[in-house]
Amino acid sequence: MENNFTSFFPLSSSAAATTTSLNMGSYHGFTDYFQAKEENGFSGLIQETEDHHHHAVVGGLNGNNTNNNNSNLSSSQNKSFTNGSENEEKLLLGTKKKGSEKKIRKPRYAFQTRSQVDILDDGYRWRKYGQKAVKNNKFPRSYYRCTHQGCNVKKQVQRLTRDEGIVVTTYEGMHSHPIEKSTDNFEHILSQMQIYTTSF
DNA sequence: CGCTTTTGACCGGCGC
DNA sequence: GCGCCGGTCAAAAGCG
Repeated sequence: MENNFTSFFPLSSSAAATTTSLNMGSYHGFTDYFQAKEENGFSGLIQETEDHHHHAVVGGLNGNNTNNNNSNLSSSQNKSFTNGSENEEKLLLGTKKKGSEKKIRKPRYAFQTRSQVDILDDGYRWRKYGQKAVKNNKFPRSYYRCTHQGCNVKKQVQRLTRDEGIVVTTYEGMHSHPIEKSTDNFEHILSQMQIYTTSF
């Protein structure tokens, strides 16, 4: 696990993102590394809202969706995450709507990056908590969780068999605490991404 | 020593 | 109900 990502992903050094207007169109670094997938007419950013076969109010179209994220975060902070974060997850998955809460699933934001390393350093500290083999994929998928106390942001990283040079990183949730490394604020980028995805 | 990674077990949802 | 599948747990190993 070397981290020579700097050459591929100049974001983490001070050079690239100092201005951070990050308009996806005007940010050169990203547009270079994003790969357009015409599979679903989609280029780089994917939003998943886990709504299996019910009416998929993806929430991306409404613009109200940002509120959902915030409420998720605030509710997640009540739980201690070291031992028993699973209750919260089960709540979110929503077996029974016990009176007040309806089933709200955290939206996930995925993007693809051309990189030789799997771990893209976004300035947060992550602890790996699982790795699974994916069917029809020869590379495993790794599951990470933010190590900040009370922060339940997760991400998973997966390399595509199709194109070995592409790494798909999926973020779930948003950080509600400052970044711990001296990287430029990737949180800005994440929030910008969310704005973009929710407005589509 | 305290942290992270590893890795099989486990668990809930879903399709059959 | 059973088995698959995606996701998580947790004990042990690894590493600075």
